[in-house]
Amino acid sequence: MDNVKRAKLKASGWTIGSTQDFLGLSAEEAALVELRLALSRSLRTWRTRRGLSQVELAKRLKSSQSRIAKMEAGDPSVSVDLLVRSLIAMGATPRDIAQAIVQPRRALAV
Amino acid sequence: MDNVKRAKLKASGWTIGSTQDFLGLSAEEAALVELRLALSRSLRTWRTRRGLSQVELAKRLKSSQSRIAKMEAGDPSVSVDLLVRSLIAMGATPRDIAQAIVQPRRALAV
DNA sequence: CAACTATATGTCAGAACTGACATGGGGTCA
DNA sequence: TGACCCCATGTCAGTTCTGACATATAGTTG
Repeated sequence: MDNVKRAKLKASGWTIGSTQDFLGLSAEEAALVELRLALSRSLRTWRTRRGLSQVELAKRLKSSQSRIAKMEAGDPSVSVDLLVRSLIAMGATPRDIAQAIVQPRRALAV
Repeated sequence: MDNVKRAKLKASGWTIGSTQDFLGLSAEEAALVELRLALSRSLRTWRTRRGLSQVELAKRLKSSQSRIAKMEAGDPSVSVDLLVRSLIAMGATPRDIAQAIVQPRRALAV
């Protein structure tokens, strides 16, 4: 939904910690984006910790390398559903997922 | 995916606290179901606390009463995505959602 | 009783997502 | 250099989800 916002968002590529409203996102949109990004980051963390390549993870998930890449990139074409399923497939529990969501994003050092 | 399991699951209608494996779900499937149910329950809680009817919430979400009902019923046709978006639309933050996920399900009193 | 409100459930066309494929770029190694 | 990896990005046909609608059940009120 709302491809305009998505495109804008994507185009900008975050930098600073807070995802919010430097792009005119409403608080709700921002919350959703934040949540998605938290899951994206978490996915990469889990995968690399496991020493898996995107190809290997894709095989395990019966998905494809390109989709894994999109997930980790926070691409708007991936659903929260898929992110969650992927994390679970790597052994994450609902508790782990909850933690990933609240994990504060460290601001980039300058 | 896996409509067989879904159907079985739906047919049974939970009773006890733990969603798990009295139906032969793998640990991963169970984790996912558990998470979905946690969000479903949370949705109803948030809605009723706000004193909203399903119709009112549907209007706000640009969805429909029937879909809200399905969400709250844990219907397999609703995605985690939609659940999350709905919660956020009612003002829930990522933190609130995380909490909903970890909230232990109280076993039904006998 | 009818009328009204709130919720549940089934169906389906159209919208959104997904896996697969193609391709490009950056690294490493011999 | 060529031969591998690993990852990013674009595209698209097939699958899944969604809103809308119809309809049903239950509770309330007059």
